[in-house]
Amino acid sequence: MKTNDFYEQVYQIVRLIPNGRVSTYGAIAKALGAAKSSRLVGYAMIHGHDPRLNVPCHRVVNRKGLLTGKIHYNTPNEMQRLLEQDGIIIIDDQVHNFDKVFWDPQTEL
DNA sequence: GTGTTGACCCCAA
DNA sequence: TTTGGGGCCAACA
Repeated sequence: MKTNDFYEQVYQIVRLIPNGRVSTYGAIAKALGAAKSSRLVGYAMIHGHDPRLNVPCHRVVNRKGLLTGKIHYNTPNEMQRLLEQDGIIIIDDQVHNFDKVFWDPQTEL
């Protein structure tokens, strides 16, 4: 009952991401005290990509603000569209003004 | 039970 | 500056 808890923590933080903001896998992993397990966060997204979980995975990007996970969506344009719908500008598959829209769970939480 | 893959991150040459 | 390699942990074949 530990790994499941880790995923729950990830979902919890992702759900807390404010509108118009994005976060990173590394930041979330670090906030959970597992800075070296940043890949698990991404994995948690795949496993947690469920409607009832209500996890806005599109608001989570990699350290460079690149939409690495868009390929896992039904359509590659889905993720970008959702982000732009939140007021986030996407240029060349990466977040524009990334440092401005970046939401650090460790700082803001 | 072993080997490969992956929505990652960091450091060195 | 770009490129390459190591580490981390979990799921899959």
